[in-house]
Amino acid sequence: MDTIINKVDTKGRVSLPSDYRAIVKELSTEIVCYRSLNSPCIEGCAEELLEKIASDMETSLDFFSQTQDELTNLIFGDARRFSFDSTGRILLTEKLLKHAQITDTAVFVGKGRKFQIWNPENWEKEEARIRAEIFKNRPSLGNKGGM
Amino acid sequence: MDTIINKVDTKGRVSLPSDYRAIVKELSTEIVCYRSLNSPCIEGCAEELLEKIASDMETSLDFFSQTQDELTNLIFGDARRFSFDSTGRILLTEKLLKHAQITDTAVFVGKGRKFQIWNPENWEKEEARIRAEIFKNRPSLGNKGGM
DNA sequence: CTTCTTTGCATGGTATATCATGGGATTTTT
DNA sequence: AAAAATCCCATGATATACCATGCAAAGAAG
Repeated sequence: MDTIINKVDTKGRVSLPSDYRAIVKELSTEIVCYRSLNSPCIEGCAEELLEKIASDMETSLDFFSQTQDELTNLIFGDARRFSFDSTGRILLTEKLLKHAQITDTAVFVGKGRKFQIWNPENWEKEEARIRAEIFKNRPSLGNKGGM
Repeated sequence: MDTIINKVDTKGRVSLPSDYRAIVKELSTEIVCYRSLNSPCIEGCAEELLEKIASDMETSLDFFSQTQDELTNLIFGDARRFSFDSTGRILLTEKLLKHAQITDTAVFVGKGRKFQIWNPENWEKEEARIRAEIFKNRPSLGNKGGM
């Protein structure tokens, strides 16, 4: 999956790139979106993945931990299903758009089994940051990468 | 899933968000509500889940704890059925509203198989607190969660 | 290799259905 | 009889489904 730029109209509607749609569509016509915990962006995935993530997090914590209970609040409280219509669009909420500082343009970034939606400028910076990070760690990669 | 803000009218009536209703409606037109033991909020779920939640709670406590019985008694003693009408509203009691400090606005917070109802200001603080907490403990979470 | 055609996708606009909410009216309880 | 709870209808707002246009990439024909 590569990076795709789509417009967000005045109502907050945005087309889910067809490649992204195709992957989800095998399962359903719905995706789940939530505010990223790490970055000013929206994250999206299939519902099954969210539940897996939730249970993974649970098992990675002390079973008796109160944090577990709080996590379910945070995850399920923030996440929402978004069904896309026949033309493949979803209607994003104010909360999500605000968190990602998105107004009229959105950048879709594939992340394996999930994806992120960014404000274009923010993504540009983030990408540069990631590249710099990789370059810094490059010596430790040796020539295994072959690049 | 999701967080939804609804009004509580002068009679104490409040609309159960339609998404929540849809899930319950497959089984019945009733939900069960009780005062949360951990937070100043109301908890709600489908009736079938109440017993399971109670037993979950038991296993999350010291098996030989004396308080175990007391806690389940507390929940079962407090819990009550609330049927929603054709427009999807329930009438909350003074006891519940007071416990959650709710007057004219209620915030529904999804929690997977159950949900919570909060006073808006309280939830705002609670959410901020949880996010800070999670962020602080983040390194220990590793990337198992992937969020 | 160039040009024309076709197909799929993003995007704008509009209509329809759904939902939250206010206000009675009717019933039940004490 | 008074108060509280339940039911029902009306309305405005909003989300969702649907239709239509335009663009751009891919493929076929000359």
